[in-house]
Amino acid sequence: MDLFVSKYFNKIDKKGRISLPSSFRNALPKANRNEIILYKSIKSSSIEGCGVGRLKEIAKRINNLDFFSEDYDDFSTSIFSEIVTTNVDKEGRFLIPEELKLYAGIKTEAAFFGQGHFFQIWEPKQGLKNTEDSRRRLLKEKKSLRMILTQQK
Amino acid sequence: MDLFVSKYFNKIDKKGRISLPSSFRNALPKANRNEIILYKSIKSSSIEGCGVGRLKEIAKRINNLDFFSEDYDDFSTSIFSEIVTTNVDKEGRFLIPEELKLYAGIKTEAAFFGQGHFFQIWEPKQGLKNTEDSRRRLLKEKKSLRMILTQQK
DNA sequence: CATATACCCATTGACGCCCATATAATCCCA
DNA sequence: TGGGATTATATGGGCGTCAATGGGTATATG
Repeated sequence: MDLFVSKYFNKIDKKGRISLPSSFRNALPKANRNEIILYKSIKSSSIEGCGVGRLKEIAKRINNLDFFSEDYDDFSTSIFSEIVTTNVDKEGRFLIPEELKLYAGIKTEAAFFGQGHFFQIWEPKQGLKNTEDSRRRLLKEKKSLRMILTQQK
Repeated sequence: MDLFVSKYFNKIDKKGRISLPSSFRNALPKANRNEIILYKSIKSSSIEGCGVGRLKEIAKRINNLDFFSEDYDDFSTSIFSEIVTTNVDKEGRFLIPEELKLYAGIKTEAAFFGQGHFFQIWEPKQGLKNTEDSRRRLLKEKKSLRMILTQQK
C-alpha cells in the first residue's frame, strides 16, 4: 500500500527519537525510505510529513495559485522555507526538530495520522480532538461524504 | 463473482483472528487478496470493508478537491486516518482492530453481510435486526423496490 | 573537546507463517 | 445413482520474525 492510512501513537525516547509507523515507512518510495520531509501545517497546529518525492506535487499545487496574489507568496513562503528534511535510521526512527515539536505542542508522545499522500503528526489529545471535530463537520453533510466513499468508478 | 453477497457468521479465536468468508476472498481482485481495508460505517454501528483498490479510488477523488480548503482536511482526516488496512493470512483470516470491535460491539463472533461492492461486519444479533428493519422499511415502499428490481439497464 | 546524531545490539510483545484437525462440500467411479 | 474418497473451509495452536522501544558507543561537527 503506497498510501498513508490509519493512526498510530508512538513514544519519544530520551534521545528524542520516535518510530515512524512501519506502514508509513512502507508507503515511502522504496528508493528513499531513509529520508522524509517535515513542515508546519498551514491549517492546524500539527506537523505534516511525506517522502521527498512529494515536494514536486506540493510545488505544483502552489504554482496553480494565482502568481500575483498574496496567497501565492504566503503559501510559498510558509511552506518551502519551513521545510526540513530528516533521516530515518535503520530501526525506522527519526528526530522531530525542536521548533516543530514546539509548534505542535508535542512532548513525550506523538500521534501519526494518515492523510493519503502525506501524514500529520499531532500532540495525541489535540489530534484526537481534531479527528472528532472534522468527522462532526462532515456528518452534517452526509451526502457528500457518502459520495466520496461509495461512488463507483 | 466479484461482488460481496450473502451473509456468514464466523467466530473470533483466542488470538483475535476471524475468517473472511471464502466467497468474499474470491470477490477481492486476484492481485491484492491478502489485504483489505476496514472503517467505521457512517450510517450504522457496523464496520465496512473492501479491497484496497477501492481505497485508491477514494484517494483519487479526495485528491481532486481543493488542496487548500477546509473540506479537504475534513475529508482527508475523517477518511484516511480512520481507515485501517489489515492483512489476510494464508488461511484467509484477519484481525479486527480493537477500536473497530468496540465501535460495532463485536466480541466473540461476527456476522458478514455482502453489500455488493463492499461488505459490513456486525455484531450478529444487531446485524440480523438491521436486516429485518431495512427489509421492513423497503416493503413499506414496494413501489420503489419494484422499480429498482425490474428496471432494465 | 562537547554535544548531537548515527550505528549496533538487546528486549518484549504482537503478528505472520506453518502445520494440524474437523466438518462440510464436491467429485468420481463402479 | 449411491457411497466412499478427495478437497475446501473454518478453526486451533506452536513458533519464528518483526515492530516498537531502550541504551551503549563510535563518529562527526563546530
